[in-house]
Amino acid sequence: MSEDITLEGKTTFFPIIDKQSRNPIYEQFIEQVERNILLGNIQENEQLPSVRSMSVLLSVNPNTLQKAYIELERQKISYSVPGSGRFIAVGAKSIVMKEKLKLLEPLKVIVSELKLAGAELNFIISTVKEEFNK
Amino acid sequence: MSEDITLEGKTTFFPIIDKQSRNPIYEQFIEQVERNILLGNIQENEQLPSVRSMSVLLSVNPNTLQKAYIELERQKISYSVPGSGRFIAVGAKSIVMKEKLKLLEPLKVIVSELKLAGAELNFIISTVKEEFNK
DNA sequence: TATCTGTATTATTATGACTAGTACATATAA
DNA sequence: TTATATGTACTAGTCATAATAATACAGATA
Repeated sequence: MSEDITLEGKTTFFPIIDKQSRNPIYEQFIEQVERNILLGNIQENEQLPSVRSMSVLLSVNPNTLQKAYIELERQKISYSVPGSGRFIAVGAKSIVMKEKLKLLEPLKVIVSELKLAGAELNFIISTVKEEFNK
Repeated sequence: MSEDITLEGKTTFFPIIDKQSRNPIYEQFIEQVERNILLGNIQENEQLPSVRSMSVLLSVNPNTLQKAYIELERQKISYSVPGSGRFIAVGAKSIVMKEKLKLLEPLKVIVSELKLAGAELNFIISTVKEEFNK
C-alpha cells in the first residue's frame, strides 16, 4: 500500500491514495500513517511532510490533508509546531495499537453474521489462523 | 434490529431504519431483509410489503425502497410481478448465505490489522469463539 | 370499474468530500 | 532583518450520491 521514499533528506513514506475509492481521501491518509507507524516506518518525533509538500506529492488539496492531520492531532498521534512543522508524538505507536483493538467490535459483528449464515465455528477459526500466519 | 408485525393479514417484518446512519437507507433495508430471511422470519414465495405501503410504514420515499427492491431482484433474492406484488424467490436463503460468506474477506483484513497492532492469535480466536457461542 | 401493484421519468433538495483561493502568525535560516 | 516555509483559519464553490417530490403509465385483481 505504500513505499518508502526520501524527501528533502528526511526518510518518510509515500501514501498511495485511491481517489476512486468510497473511502474519503483524508481517511485513507490517516489509515496509512497509522499503518506505517505500526510497521516502524515512521518513528517518534520524526517530522511528517508538510501539508503543502504532501499536497503536491499526492496531487491533493492542502485542506484535505490538513483535515487528516487535525484528526491525527486529536488522537495525540502527532503534534504540530506552528512555523516549524508536524511531528509524530511520543507514544504514538501505543496509541495506534490501542485504537486498532477497536477492530474487535466489527470482528464480532462479522462473526455473528457468519454464524447466522450457517458458517461453522471451526471454519471461521481456521480462516483466522490461516490469515494470521500468512 | 427488527420486530415482527402483522400487516394486512400477512405476517411480515418491520425494519428499523436509522436515518442518521452513514449507511444509506436502501442498504439498511436490504441488510434487514437478508437478515430476516436467514432468521426464517421471511419464507420463500412470501409476499413482501409493497413499495408504497412500506414507504408509509417507514416514512421513507417510495423511490428509496424501490431502489432497494431492485437490488434484491438483481441478486435473485426476490422477484416482482407487475400489478400483483413482490415475492421472496425460491432459494433466496441459500443465495443470501453464499453472499454472506463474502464477509470472510473483511474478516481477513481485520485479522491482519489486528496482527499488525500486536494482538495475539489466541486472543483473537478466543474473541471469535466467545462471540460465536453467545 | 376501482384500486392495488410494479415501473419509469424528471426535477429538486441535502449532505459530505473535495477543491480553490486567500490571509495571517510563527519559526527558521540566509 | 528579511525571505521563506511552516501551521492555522476562513469563505466560497464544485461534485457526487442519497433521498425526496411529483407524476405518469401498465398489469393484476376484487
